[in-house]
Amino acid sequence: MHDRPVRHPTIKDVALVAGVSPSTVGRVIGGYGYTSAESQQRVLAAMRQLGYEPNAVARSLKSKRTRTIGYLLPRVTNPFFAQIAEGLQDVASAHGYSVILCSTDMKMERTSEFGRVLLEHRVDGIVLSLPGDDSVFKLAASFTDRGLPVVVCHGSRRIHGVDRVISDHMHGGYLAAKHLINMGHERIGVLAVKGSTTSSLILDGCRKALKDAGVDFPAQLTVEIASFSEDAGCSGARVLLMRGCDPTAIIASNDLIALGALGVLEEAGLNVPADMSVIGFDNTFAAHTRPRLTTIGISTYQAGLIAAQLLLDRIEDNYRGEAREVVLPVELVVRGSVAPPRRGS
Amino acid sequence: MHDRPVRHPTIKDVALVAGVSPSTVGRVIGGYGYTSAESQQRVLAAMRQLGYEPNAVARSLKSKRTRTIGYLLPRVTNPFFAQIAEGLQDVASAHGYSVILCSTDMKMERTSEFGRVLLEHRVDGIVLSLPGDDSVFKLAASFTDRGLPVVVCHGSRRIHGVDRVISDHMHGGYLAAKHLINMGHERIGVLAVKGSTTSSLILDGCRKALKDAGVDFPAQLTVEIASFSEDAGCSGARVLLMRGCDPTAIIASNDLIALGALGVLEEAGLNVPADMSVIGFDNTFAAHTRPRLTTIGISTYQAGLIAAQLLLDRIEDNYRGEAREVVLPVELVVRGSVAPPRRGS
DNA sequence: ACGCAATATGGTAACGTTCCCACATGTGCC
DNA sequence: GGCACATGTGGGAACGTTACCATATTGCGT
Repeated sequence: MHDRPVRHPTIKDVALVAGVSPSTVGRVIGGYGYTSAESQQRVLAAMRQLGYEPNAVARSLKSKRTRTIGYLLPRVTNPFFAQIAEGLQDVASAHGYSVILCSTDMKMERTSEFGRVLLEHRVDGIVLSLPGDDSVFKLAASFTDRGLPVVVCHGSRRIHGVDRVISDHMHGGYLAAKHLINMGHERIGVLAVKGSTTSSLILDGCRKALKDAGVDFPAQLTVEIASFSEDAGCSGARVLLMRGCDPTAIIASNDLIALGALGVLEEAGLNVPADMSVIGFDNTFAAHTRPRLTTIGISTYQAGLIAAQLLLDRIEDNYRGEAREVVLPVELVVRGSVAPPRRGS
Repeated sequence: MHDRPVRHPTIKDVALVAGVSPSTVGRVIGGYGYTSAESQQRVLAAMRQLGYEPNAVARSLKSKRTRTIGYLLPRVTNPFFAQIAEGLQDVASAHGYSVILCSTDMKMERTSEFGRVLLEHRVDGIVLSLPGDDSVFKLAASFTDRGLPVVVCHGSRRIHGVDRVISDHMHGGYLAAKHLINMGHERIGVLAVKGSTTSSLILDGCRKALKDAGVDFPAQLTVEIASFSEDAGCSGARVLLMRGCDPTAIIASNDLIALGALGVLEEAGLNVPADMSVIGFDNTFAAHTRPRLTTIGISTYQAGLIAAQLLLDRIEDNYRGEAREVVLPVELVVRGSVAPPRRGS
């Protein structure tokens, strides 16, 4: 049981068993140069016999490529990011790359610490899903300065020279508002996260839809909340209800916020959707609430796939051009949280 | 912009700038041996000036330790495992270790492929959260054979010589059943996943509670379902309703299953909890459903922390004894999905 | 017979680090 | 003065791999 000192067989061990030189073994493994069928067989047999596993560390040292990418994200427990991670990882492992997970918990010192570690590990590239404050720009710069490819996936705003995958949040906002307008709503409250680019895009979309329909959109109907959390959704909904602007529908900046709003509405004795319609955003929790949330579907998994693809393009040097920007379409997912407003309300 | 060929400064570069030998730089960085205050200052200054980042790859090659651990799990998008991952990663990074994420999607060939990759990367240890069929035993053996410490966290049954962190599922089952009995229920349906150790422990717990209370528990009340998914929960609930054993409450093997059941009950025109009480398991989605699910809380994050701790103990050779088993307590989380049964039903 | 490919092999220098060893110095003590 | 011992320094081998180079040994055309 206490069998710690197990040495991994090396290329030399294989060579010894096969009765050839390490160079020959290297050639068989690397598949370059000339090797006789005879030697090849003996090397392969020796590898099997010893259970040889090539040492990726030594390999990386020599080749200067680790076949490893880092993923920096706020929290894995948020399904939005977990889905991106899943997409990333699927493409990465299909190309023989591994993913190092860095769940920063939004703490700046942890984030830069992770940055340092990834740099020391000499990852071949980095995907960022972090909200875009100044510190992220500095972080990204610390990577690009060293020639490391970086792709931003659903975080931050544009970073100079960095590829980016986002969703068409503005159109999402438009679709949500349009849907409500079509149902007959005219006073639509929006729960927007303060300082979030995403939220302001959603707002822009809503505004456009309302303007197109000739519906008024007083400032009172927008509530700024602190974060993309259920708690923030609760307080936001409470504020909205108390303002007396009497909305008949609410658009939340993500499903978690909508979830908080649903709770508050329930407490207030309001039935969803009869008394109040609610639309979520991102389709993470929407299918699990009661009533099920009508929401805007974001292709997070897809975004992860594409982000990985862009990154690998850069890493394997298949693309060296200007920064690219991929904008993914969003869709309205109709469930049970929207109905026409009560007449006479 | 096309500035790919950026060479990382090495210890030699630092030595050159500081005007000392590479050995001296090594001593300053490694903090061993003797170095004059003078040299130390110059080396530190040179490091800062060049933006030196030690090369973890070269370090690993020499030291034979990568400060990296692998985490094999079914899916990151399942919050149950994402929470474990979060715990793992928190402890790991606090100790200077990185986590390589391996979301296997339950596919066997991917799993063994990941195993190979982790072995090649020479990770220092591995945490497994995979269901316990034979292939997992072989996988675990492929690690332990090479002297790699392995910890199982909420997956599989006992593996010889491998540490393990689990929760007291049996007691969870007991608590759930007991709670329902106290509310006056006598016919309690259970949705159990076929072939799952977890589910059979939950069943054992239920049986014990029912026996203690002198309540009958006919086989009809147990429905075997295919997986821990919402879909499986739906079909299971349907089967239970059609059997005519007229349960007044349902215990599901996890929250997702309960979610499926809630949907079916709603369709069937049954009100939860008035017509049927429901108890979930694992507290992942419970707070987000309407009605909110009463469930059994599992300390997943905590489990991740402990698993990492056990693994690091082994890796850093602070523990070399017999396999340990940590059983975490569970708790009943009371929300709104349980009520006394209708009288006369 | 000769040259000149093509084929097959081994030697060896890197990659960037760690750490042991040898060699300076200096200091205190008999 | 000689010796032990602490202090400071540089040299160099190793970690396991890759890939270039030099050296066989063939076959084949002239």
